[in-house]
Amino acid sequence: METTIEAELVDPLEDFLGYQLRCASAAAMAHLANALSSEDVSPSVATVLLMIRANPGRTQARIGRALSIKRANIAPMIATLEENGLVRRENNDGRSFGLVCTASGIKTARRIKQTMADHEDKVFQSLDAKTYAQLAKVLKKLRRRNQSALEA
Amino acid sequence: METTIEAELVDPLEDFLGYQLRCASAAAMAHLANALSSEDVSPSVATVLLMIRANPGRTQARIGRALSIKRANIAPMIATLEENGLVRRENNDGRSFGLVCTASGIKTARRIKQTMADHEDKVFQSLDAKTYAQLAKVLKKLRRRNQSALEA
DNA sequence: TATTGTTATACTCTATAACTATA
DNA sequence: TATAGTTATAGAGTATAACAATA
Repeated sequence: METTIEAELVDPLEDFLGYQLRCASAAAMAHLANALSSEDVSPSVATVLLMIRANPGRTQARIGRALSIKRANIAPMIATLEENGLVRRENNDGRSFGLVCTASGIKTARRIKQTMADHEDKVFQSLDAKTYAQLAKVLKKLRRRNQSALEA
Repeated sequence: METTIEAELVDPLEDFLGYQLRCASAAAMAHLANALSSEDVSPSVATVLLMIRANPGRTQARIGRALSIKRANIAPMIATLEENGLVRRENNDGRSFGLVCTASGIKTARRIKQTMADHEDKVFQSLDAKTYAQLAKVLKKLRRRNQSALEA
């Protein structure tokens, strides 16, 4: 089929950095979701698993706060990770559990981390080292300064 | 109440630029959604309205393609904009309509654009002019290079 | 009183499939 | 055949409210 190039529309959002940030993030997330589909986890659940792996013994509420995921929303994620045999709940204090990865969860977390690293290489390969470092710095600063909007 | 500072967890995602991008975007979006709540439009519907304002007479499919919103998803947005008296459909070619803003839609679009500009000022005020310009450039590049992940 | 985990519920955004009408 | 609009439906992700059990 012949691809007809459409005339560009006027883009009134072009100069809004927030819109560019949203589009760049959406494109990167779509790429990552695709890369993770072989592990049958969503990007969010993947980050939860990596967080548990790096911080064994923490409660799901604590993990959720570190990722800005509310208690009510992280509950079904943990349940899924447990059902899939990736995470185990250890008794903690009667109202909460300490979360740890199972042997299978450890392997999966390692593969996921590698998948994410490969994904990063592809998505950001067009940036030179200096630009990459500066982008990392700016994004962390923006996140820190505006994270309050994500909290109650 | 005394605020207890929690010990920081190990963050295995810290060096993933894609994660930082997602967090920075989420924080900015939450801030924008809050700023737009007085206009009773979501960020997505707001961008659709601004796009129609800047490109009168285009079809909703055309507007949707420019914003990476699928036909099936933009249909109810346009219906809402029409019900709220912000957008009018003009006969085009029998299977499609040319979309234009009503007088009320034009005023609303103007207010929304101002709200977005104010929002940007707050969210990005910590960046100096040079950093701001470089971030804009990098985000556009990333969007362009990775947009294919958003298309079928 | 505050915190943890849980369920119910709703809203936004996105995705596919299927249908009608028109080009 | 391809495109436009629509509807139905499903899945993430996120939000609040409420509840029981525990600290």
